[in-house]
Amino acid sequence: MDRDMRLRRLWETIQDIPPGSVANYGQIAEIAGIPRGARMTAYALRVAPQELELPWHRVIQASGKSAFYCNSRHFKMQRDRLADEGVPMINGRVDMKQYRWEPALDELLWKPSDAWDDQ
DNA sequence: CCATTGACCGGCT
DNA sequence: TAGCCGGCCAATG
Repeated sequence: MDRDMRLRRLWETIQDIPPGSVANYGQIAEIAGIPRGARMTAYALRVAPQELELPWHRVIQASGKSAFYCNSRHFKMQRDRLADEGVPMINGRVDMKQYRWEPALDELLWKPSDAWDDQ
């Protein structure tokens, strides 16, 4: 499993996050078949081609906070887009108990089978 | 090679 | 709750 494969899996997983939900970096990596790959998810987002139009605003830290500084343009865009989808940020954080993405079993099963190799 | 960096995480004060 | 800290791991210098 090379770098391009990992990036494709991560991008694909991010595309799967439905509106109205959020996912954290480690969760995305795990679903993509990359345990302990939270920082890889961050890298994948940073280098993602613009034309993929990933729903990057649905990716936040496990704590429920945005990864961006609260005065940055990115942060405000993320907060606004989440609000549009019905996901409120109270005091700069999303309630993960309520809004964390819980992929259904069938959503996981159509992933490439070797996503489960290292288990 | 070795060091630093980063859209991270979990445990522990 | 808020930091601090060590661990993590590919990329970058």
